[in-house]
Amino acid sequence: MAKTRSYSKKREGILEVMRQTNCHPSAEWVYQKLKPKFPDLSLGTVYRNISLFKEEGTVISIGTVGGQERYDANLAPHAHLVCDKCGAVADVWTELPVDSFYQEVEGTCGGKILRHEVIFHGLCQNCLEAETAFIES
Amino acid sequence: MAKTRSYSKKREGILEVMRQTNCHPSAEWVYQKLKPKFPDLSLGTVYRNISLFKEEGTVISIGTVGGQERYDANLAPHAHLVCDKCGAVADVWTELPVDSFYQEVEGTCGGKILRHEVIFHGLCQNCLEAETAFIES
DNA sequence: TTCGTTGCAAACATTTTGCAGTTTC
DNA sequence: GAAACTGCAAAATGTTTGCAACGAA
Repeated sequence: MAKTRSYSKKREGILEVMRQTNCHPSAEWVYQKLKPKFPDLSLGTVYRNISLFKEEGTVISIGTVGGQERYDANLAPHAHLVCDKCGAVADVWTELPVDSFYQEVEGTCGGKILRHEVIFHGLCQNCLEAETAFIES
Repeated sequence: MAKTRSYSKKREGILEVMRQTNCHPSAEWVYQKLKPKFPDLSLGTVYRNISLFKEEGTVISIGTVGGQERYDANLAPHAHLVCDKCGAVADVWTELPVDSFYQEVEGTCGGKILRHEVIFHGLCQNCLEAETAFIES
């Protein structure tokens, strides 16, 4: 049978922090962000709770950037832009018609598609502006 | 100035193995595959050379599956299907018109897009068939 | 009281690195 | 001979886990 779940102030805090940001945080980032509020917080607890969130679908993993897994608590379907320079992950809300290809893709590869992810790579706004300023100087 | 590059039999072997498979190998997989041919091969050498390939664009990283980075030496633009069950990565050759949105996306997010990646998640053909067989039994 | 939750530190797994010896040019 | 390449083992990094103490129901 399914495991019961007790209330936990720290779990609540972890989810809250993840929902309040759109920086697609790593576990470490969440930990640092919460450390002032919960001085006895442990990194293991952050990992354990994020694990739970992933299992129940409360947050999703959007991949690894610079060796660290990054998460998103915003479940509305959207794409991401990963900055090659600074590792920032920005939301991309442009609608991309990838969904409409599921059936076609399943037909050619013989598998079953449950979801998809679009990741753009390049420069975030900050790094692009910094680079442009440098070239113009 | 740019560093010169010497010939290396092992480097050649590593690239050859990566080009001959379409399993999107991890460093460990490449190492195991080459160990019989080069009994004194070291895992560090595999990592170092794959690093070079990535820098010069000879292979690309397609992300991390089950904690291991996976690579693709096939540079023709295509998408991938990552199996949630067994971690296999399959090529998806269906053309997805994501490129045509670069300009629009750059306009809304203010960054610079250099490339993109589409990752489908679900079940590979093998795992789908296994599951179907199980349900029908 | 029972069982989920946590801190802590140790354990793990993957990847990187320093160094001394080897190979390429 | 100089510079690149490699094996090896140690280090670094991110993540997981065992256990005893703690907190919620």
